[in-house]
Amino acid sequence: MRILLADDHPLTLMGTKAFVEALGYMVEDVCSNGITAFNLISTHKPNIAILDINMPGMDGLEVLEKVNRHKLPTRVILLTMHKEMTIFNKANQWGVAGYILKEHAQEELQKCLEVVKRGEQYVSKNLESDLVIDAPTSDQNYTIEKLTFTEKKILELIAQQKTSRQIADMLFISEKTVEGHRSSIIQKLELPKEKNTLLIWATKHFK
Amino acid sequence: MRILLADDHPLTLMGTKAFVEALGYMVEDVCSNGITAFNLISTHKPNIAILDINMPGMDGLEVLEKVNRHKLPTRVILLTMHKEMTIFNKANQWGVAGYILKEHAQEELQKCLEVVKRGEQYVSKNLESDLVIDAPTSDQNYTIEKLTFTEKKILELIAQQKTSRQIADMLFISEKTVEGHRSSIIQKLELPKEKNTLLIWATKHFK
DNA sequence: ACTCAAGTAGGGGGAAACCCCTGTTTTGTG
DNA sequence: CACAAAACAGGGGTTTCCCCCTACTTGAGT
Repeated sequence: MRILLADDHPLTLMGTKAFVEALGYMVEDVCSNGITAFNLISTHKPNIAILDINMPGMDGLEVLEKVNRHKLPTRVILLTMHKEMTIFNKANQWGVAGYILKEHAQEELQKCLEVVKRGEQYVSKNLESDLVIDAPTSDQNYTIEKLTFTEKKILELIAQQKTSRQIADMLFISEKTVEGHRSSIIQKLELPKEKNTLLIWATKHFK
Repeated sequence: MRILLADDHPLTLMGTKAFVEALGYMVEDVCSNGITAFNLISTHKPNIAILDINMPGMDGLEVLEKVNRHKLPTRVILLTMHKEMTIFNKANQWGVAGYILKEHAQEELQKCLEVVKRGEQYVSKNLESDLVIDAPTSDQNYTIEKLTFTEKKILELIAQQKTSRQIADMLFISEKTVEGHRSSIIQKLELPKEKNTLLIWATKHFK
């Protein structure tokens, strides 16, 4: 198992290196920016690359995307502070092998490396509860299109901070029906569960 | 020279520890939150404490302030990503012994420790050019200023979509206390009694 | 005629936010 | 010291959100 590390914070880089080595892995290369990281991945083809997302030049997401597009054999683990849903979704879409929040690195990195070594995907256990809805971007209008007419109508009312009871009264339907629609919307938008998150999403994406 | 380190990112903590030890200093204690840091400073009275600013419970600034007020002999170095003027100004006002940006830690920490050891103050060379004016004091900030320190801290965590339970765990206080603070915040901001308005207000006014 | 998606509606339950009330302790300042 | 503000903590309550599950109706394909 040859591993490459990239992080622009030298102290974190040293800490990660020491930790990974203590787990019995061989750290072949370290670097502090994405361009170098990608060059090293291209030439040395390490088994695993552990990348920070915030790096000058090319960030970890871009490196992941290029690794994916060039069909390089290296499996990419993103070790990051970013909790934004869209970032995780992009990483996922580009075939990330592992996604860990820095704050939980100590407990999870070992597990993650084992899972990734077996060729499976590891996602931080804590991520679900930590995911944050971020600001709207252009390509998210696309996901709204998956909603049906009634769902969009209800979503707009949610953005206006109406409760399910109020929406039900306005549309002359049962509160239970509104709740049913809310559930479908949440499913279609792939919002994290167990959280009061639809309302925030709605207020950020409408008005 | 006995040194205490506090940082809530375990990897950075390890990296800093390795680095400081490589410079020939003795790291007496490490911890990952401000409350523990202050307790350790009170009891062990290390010569130097190197603190992160972002920590759950009590942040590095608060620890500095308490060390200052209790006239403890420990000299405090803040090792941080924060470039905001007001943060640095507060640190300065509370007698910070050193202020270093994490991105320049490698080049500056050694120099800083020597200077602080001599009893002088060290400020990151890069800081002047990096200092950022924080958000302008518009009318929204005016109302925020009516909040107490703890209330602001909790408001930020609400903006990060933490539940009261999670906030309570992070700050080592009871869930009931967090709920009490929420109520005070709502009163001070004169928010409507409807559900979740605080959450929406917070996400719109922070970040 | 049959299928499928949409919309409708209900039971039951859990988590979280917010309200009311009551206290105590800590801390800063006059 | 005294007083007020702040933080801390608890009981008990309501509403809302969101989940699970099941159903029925309707309209539009191929």
